[in-house]
Amino acid sequence: MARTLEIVGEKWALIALREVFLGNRRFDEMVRRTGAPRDTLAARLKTLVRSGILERRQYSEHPARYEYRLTRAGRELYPVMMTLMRWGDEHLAGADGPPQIFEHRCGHPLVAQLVCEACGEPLEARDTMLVTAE
Amino acid sequence: MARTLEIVGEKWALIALREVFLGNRRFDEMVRRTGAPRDTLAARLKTLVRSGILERRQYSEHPARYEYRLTRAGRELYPVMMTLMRWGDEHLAGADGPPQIFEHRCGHPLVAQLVCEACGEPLEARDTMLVTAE
DNA sequence: GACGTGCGTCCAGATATCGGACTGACCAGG
DNA sequence: CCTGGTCAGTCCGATATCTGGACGCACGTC
Repeated sequence: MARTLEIVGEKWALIALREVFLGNRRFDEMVRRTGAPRDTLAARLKTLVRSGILERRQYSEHPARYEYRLTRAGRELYPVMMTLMRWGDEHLAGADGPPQIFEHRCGHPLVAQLVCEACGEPLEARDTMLVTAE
Repeated sequence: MARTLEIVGEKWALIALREVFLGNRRFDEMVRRTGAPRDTLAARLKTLVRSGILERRQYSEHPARYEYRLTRAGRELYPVMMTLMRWGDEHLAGADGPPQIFEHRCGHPLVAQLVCEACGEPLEARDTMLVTAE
């Protein structure tokens, strides 16, 4: 967990990633939508690329333009963002409800739930035990 | 999500929280196990308390000693940490596997999975759509 | 030629983090 | 009574990081 946070825990890293998930793959677009300093965002994107979470891909030859795309490792951060979002929706949402609502393919408003992959039951801290510690 | 990260996204915040989940509720204990600067940890714990994620509770009158306990909001951050942990286990684990292994009540090693609460299907980015944006 | 866009870099100042030393209250042993 | 240890922090000066704003440069368009 500590190692994960080293990559993804810096300010703006997950916010930039959220933009990529929402389909905003271009630098200026992200700057506009997030309000992050261009400098910081550029640095963040670089570490995300170096860590194999994003790829920087040229989508136009002349002029040279780049976009950022998720790798498989990047796509697998989706659950992290969803659980963060859900927590925020439940504990920080203002009077007018959560700012974004998603819908799942099944037709229902999306509420993400964490379960045990083996038995399918909802996961809670008190049902788990540490088996090994290094 | 941005608001959630403002509270929980600072360095050491989630690491401190992990310690509380593991049962290390005391200041010195956390310092020892995490290696965080005492200064920073003290500041982080303060914001976590102010945000209603932890409570500072006196467990000894004389000498005055305090411990940090999770509130309900704090306990509900469990899924966030589990998804972070799972990502790290999959993408960053060294040759000797993940550093910590948990077991679920059902007897299986714990692997956390995110599903749609409505239909129970595993959740992936491509199956979800944004309905409203503020 | 003037203007706009896309994708950055550079800089100086503010802010945060770092490790280590220190405080202050208490307890236990000799 | 004196020394040593635990606990929960605070204080400090040296780095590291983040910030907003200005700038660069290669195009494309009017």
